[in-house]
Amino acid sequence: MYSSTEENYIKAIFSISEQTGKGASTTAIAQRLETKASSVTDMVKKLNEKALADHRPYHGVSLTDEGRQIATAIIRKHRLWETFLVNHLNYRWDEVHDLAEQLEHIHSPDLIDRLDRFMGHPKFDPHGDPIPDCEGNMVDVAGAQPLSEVPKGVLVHIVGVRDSSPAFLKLLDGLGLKLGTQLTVDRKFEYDNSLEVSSRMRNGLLLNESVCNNLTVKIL
Amino acid sequence: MYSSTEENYIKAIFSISEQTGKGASTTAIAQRLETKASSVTDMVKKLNEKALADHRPYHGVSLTDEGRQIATAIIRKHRLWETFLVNHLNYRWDEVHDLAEQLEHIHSPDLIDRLDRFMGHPKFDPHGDPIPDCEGNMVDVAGAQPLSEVPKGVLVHIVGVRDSSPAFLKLLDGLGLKLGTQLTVDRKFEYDNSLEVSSRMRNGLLLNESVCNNLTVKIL
DNA sequence: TCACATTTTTAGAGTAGACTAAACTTTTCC
DNA sequence: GGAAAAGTTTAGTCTACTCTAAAAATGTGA
Repeated sequence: MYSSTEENYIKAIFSISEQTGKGASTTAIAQRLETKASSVTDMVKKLNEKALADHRPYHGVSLTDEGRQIATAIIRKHRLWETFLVNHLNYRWDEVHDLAEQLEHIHSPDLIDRLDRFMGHPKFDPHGDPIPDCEGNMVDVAGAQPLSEVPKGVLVHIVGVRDSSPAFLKLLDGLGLKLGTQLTVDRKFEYDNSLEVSSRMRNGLLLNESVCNNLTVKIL
Repeated sequence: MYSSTEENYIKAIFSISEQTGKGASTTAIAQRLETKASSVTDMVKKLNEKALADHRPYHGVSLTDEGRQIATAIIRKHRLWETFLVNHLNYRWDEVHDLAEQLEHIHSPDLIDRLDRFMGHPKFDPHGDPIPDCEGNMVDVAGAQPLSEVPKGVLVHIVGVRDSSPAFLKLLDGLGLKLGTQLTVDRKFEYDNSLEVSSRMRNGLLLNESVCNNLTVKIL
């Protein structure tokens, strides 16, 4: 059994590694967890002793197989709880992140599998992220790419968000964008890498660079 | 916001006070929480500083109004989670206590009210205990008494259990006893205060003293 | 009332986790 | 190749909670 703190470090290492394709640096972990590098050093040493992580100083921390398994189990819990909150307790998609961060640390041999069964084994959470199955296998979101990489004129639909912060999700709500919304890129502005897109509901919607990077879409 | 540890102390003080009708002694709290008296002294001092508890040494700790309010809020959470686990995730009534002990410490302004609404505002948990409403008011279980106090020949039905331990609940399951089961006391044995009872399903069921003390019934 | 068993508190120390400040490596870049 | 910048670790301290062992206070029974 691991503490919530340990689990949060494991999760951070996992997601940073996934995003960068490299090991997670001490500083990056500190930033992610809003803590200090020296605290990270201590915890990484501990995770290393427990054979959950390997650390090559100045080259990053990476998870062992055991560590990766724990990480996907936590992600599974997080995403299933988010799904429960939105689908059954009528939360909005921008309200559930922090609550799921608490719920994902509940230790129980089978609670999460029962919740999964109760909901009919959902494959995606409310933000479009795939939910790992109980063996840790995740649906591969083949063909998904950030909106920023889509060429002009191609019809795509939104399949996920890279940023689940309330601020970003509220922005999307405000623009009438949600999972499944169909878009076409009409113009690209080199000046600031912003895009002008159109959907069925709206034309001439201007999206700035970071919004485009955080919206994952698939070509239709 | 209070820590899980603080909340557990508050809960312990509340339930000991309720059971004994007096303040909770340092030793009793230590026993309940499987900790040491010296640790209790420290925490009681802390709760006192936060105006959640009053302590008269050698006469027990009691909760302030604020403390009592926190206690009923935790009990509300515990019982609603137990109800959810049994009614929606198909747990048995003897499996849910420890899990609910974890879930009751989830901090959220409205999760529990949404759960309550989702389940249709249940009034009792799977063990027959009343669930406090969001103001902390609990249905008064008028007319309920331990089976041990019921006279011979009177028809009663089971409305609650004083002990929610898996061991006790499994015993009841084994005897075919559950909430709602109708019973009559046929004989009382002074030797060990055991009772012989009969239900529709079974005659001549011998129940020992502690079982009778832990079964709450109502006269029909 | 007074000794003693019980209850409670104090003192000192340990663990998990975090922080600051300083020291030390490594990379990078001129 | 060497200095500056960036990244990392060490050392020492802090908080919340726990413990053991010893000391102190209290209630009770003779």
